[in-house]
Amino acid sequence: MMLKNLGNISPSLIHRLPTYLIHVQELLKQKIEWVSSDELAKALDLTSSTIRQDFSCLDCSGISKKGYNVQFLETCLLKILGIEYPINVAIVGAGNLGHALALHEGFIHYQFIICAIFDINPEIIGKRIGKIIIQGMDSLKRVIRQKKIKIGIISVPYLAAQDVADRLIDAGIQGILSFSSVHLNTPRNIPVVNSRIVTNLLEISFMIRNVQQNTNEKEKES
Amino acid sequence: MMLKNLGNISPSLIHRLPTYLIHVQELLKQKIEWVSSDELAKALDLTSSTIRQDFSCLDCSGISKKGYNVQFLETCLLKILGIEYPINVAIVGAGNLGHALALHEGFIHYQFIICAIFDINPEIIGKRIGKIIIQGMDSLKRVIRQKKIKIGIISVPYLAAQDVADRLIDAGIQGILSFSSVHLNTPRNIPVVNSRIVTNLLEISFMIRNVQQNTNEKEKES
DNA sequence: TAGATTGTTAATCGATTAACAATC
DNA sequence: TAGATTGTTAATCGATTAACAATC
Repeated sequence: MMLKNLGNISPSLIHRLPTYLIHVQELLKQKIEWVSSDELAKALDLTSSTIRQDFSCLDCSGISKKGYNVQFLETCLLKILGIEYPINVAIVGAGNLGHALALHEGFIHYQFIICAIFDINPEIIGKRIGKIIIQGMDSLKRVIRQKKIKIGIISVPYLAAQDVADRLIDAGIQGILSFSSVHLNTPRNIPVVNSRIVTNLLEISFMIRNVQQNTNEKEKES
Repeated sequence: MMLKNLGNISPSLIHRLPTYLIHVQELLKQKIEWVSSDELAKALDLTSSTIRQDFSCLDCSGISKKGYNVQFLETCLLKILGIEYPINVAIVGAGNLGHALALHEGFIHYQFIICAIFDINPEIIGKRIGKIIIQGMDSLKRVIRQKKIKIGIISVPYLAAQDVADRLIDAGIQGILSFSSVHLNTPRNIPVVNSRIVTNLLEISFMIRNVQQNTNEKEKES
């Protein structure tokens, strides 16, 4: 299977890809072989049009009257997401969150191998989290190169986040997942995704109000 | 300060609000009094046009030649985000992640008070995480009502996520932050934000490839 | 005053939805 | 065959950017 030019894939579609994969894998578990764009749309709060556009763009074709083959969709999505083979990941910051992430079981299922964890605190360097030993920041560059680590997860206090990002990039990391609230400045060729825990709560706080207001307005209208 | 009709605020702006707040608070710490749309744009990888449009929409006006008053921006943003007063939050799922979230120090700064944590596992019910005692799921409805908890954080295994969401909504929760990868089906008036840890990694995996391909293409062009 | 920066309108860009012919 | 569902084109919708007059 040749990949189409990925330049065609829009940011919003990229954002939907993991959602598709996770749902499709759930269907596989349930031994469902075929799924229509309409069924997918209902399950994922999308329109069937969007789903057909997306799959067309990904070159995952379906069959009239039957829908899309679930197994084929998974194969497609795994390939497009680039997780046919394991990807090595490092965590920087072994506080509560870093600790929890190192033990998180959800990663391995998607071929993300947490194979190093770093911290600046000498008191915890050398200690174990699961099977991994916490290492000092001075080992960062060497270990990342040695183990061919591609993705760095940043779970340090926000004041240190930019510095850690710079060091990860210097060490040759290819992408960053940041749990810090601050905006990280990185070269254009290093994708950064922010896992916005606190900011997500702020969004909900806003939406709670907004939804209520909208609901009130609708009540007034009717 | 009256709030404009919030219906005008687009989803993309909602998404930027927390970013603005966090950056503005950093400027305040640095005792910076005025900031221009151009400076903000450079710091946050946006265009000055977007920033002026956003602030205009929020009714946060600036002054020609000076820019925007940082203190006023913070006041505006706090009000719009609805965090002038503390908001009570409950966590469901006291595994690694739930545990880390309960101890996370970033929440309190934005007035999110973690005031309950629930789990289904009888072995850990009654144990402490920081100042909070893990409670059983049968206490969920009562405690949420008693403590006027508005936001529920879901950090349970994905198979249980939808059920927990239903129970939280039944208990009267107003918004949900989910750490599960599955898409949650909820009534329209209950906002759900997904903190997509695993899915974020999947996105990075995709982008690493895509960025490389784009870079290659650009090299070919030049 | 001259120049910088806002606020706002209009233009562009991109994503979603609608519609329907093609197909199984 | 008849009917359901895809694949694709065109229309709509919304968000971002450009441009510039107003203003301090």
